[in-house]
Amino acid sequence: MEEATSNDDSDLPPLTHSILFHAKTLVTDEMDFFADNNNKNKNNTNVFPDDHEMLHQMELHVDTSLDLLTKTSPTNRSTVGEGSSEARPNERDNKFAAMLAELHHMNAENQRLRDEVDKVNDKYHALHNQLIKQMEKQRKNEGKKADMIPRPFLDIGVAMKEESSQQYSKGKLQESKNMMDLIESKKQKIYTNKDVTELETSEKAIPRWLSNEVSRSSSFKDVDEASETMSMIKKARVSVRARSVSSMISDGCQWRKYGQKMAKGNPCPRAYYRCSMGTGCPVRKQVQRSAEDQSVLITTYEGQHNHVLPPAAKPMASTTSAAASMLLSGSMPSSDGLLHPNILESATLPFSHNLATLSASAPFPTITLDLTQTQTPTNNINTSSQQDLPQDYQLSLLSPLLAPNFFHQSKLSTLHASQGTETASFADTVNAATAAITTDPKFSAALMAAITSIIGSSHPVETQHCNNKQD
DNA sequence: CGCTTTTGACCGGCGC
DNA sequence: GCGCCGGTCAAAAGCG
Repeated sequence: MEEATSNDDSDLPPLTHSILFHAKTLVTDEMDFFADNNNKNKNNTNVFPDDHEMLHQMELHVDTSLDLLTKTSPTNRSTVGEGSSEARPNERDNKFAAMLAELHHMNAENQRLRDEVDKVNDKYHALHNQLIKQMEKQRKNEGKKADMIPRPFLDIGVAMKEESSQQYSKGKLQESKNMMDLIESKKQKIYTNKDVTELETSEKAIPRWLSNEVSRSSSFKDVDEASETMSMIKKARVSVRARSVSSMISDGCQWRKYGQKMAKGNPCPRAYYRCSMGTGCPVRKQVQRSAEDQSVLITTYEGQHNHVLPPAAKPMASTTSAAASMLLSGSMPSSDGLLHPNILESATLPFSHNLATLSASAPFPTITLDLTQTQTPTNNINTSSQQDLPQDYQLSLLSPLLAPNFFHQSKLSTLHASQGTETASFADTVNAATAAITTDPKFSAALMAAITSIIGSSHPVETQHCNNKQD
């Protein structure tokens, strides 16, 4: 038992680091790869300024080795001659011919690769143009429906007033565009062998939860009310599954119950709460026990607090906010109008192989953080079952879920410096990390790169990725 | 008295 | 068009 736990534990940190490494390699490789001619990256020796030069340098490299082989290299001589001071002329000729043949083979291979790169590039540009057009359309729609704000990527956040929402959506548009570029480049790798039109069709698909917003809003008479309600509707949901005997997990916030309903297919009622810490705080949450396992409490958060949070409430709020932001930033509509089911591959998450799942169910995009499967680290020597784990401990596992990969990023350092909190609490650290994630498009891009990197290499989609399929 | 909880009514979306 | 369902409202009740 202990051995198994220690094995699991030892596996965890490398997994986390591998994600980071993955993200970095992907970002540099992909960006440089497609930036090619315009961006001459001198630091990356793997990238050549252009294709011809690449070929030229390749030949030069081979020629040099040939030169060394036949003339001056003592090491090579020892390997070739195997003790003899000079190789026979015909032997050298054969070697030379073999290497020449190899050179030609490499050139041919290089040519083939270049052709593939060109093809991929063409498809990339075609898709990119398509994307730009789509975004332009959406922007025009924004102008027509000033209060509806159908953003390409929706962001959770404080319910925004009308005057700031347009400016906000412009900034988000550009940010989303950058991330879309990243995603596009990754999708190219996936769909290289597929018909482009198939992909185009999928790009046009609008998520149900997005289209619902537009249709719902048409019935509102009051503009402000519609705007506010729309922003409420648009919010992503973050669902937290945790084992708890109490009726509610303690997340540090104050909640006021405003409703309770019996949900279909579940003997346990669903309770509706709204945050009562701040006046007009838009955050709501639903609490319901799992129908399958009633010891599991499912808490679904929606929205972002518009007030200062107590330290105890920060980790949960930050984590759910970051998770939702991550979800929305990466919500790529697929051909069926649903979120890409494996955009969040379970292997990316450090604590469990199925810790986070995406719900592809409409109308709301939902990310589920499952703490019921969480494995216990060895330093927490506890023979009790997970059911007995303190809630605080379970919740504390949420924060490292999203934060640790960004601890060393410069943005975070800046935040720390500006706050002058060398001895910042764990909650503050997580909060800062989350803020960095959600506010800095580079972080978002890096995160998206890490996520999308999995798309290309992931296993077949597991049904568990959609939490609703469990029901 | 003020705040929270309870609970039936109401509303809008969706599927048939 | 109708019924079902999820979500919200608001009046009444409960509580400190």
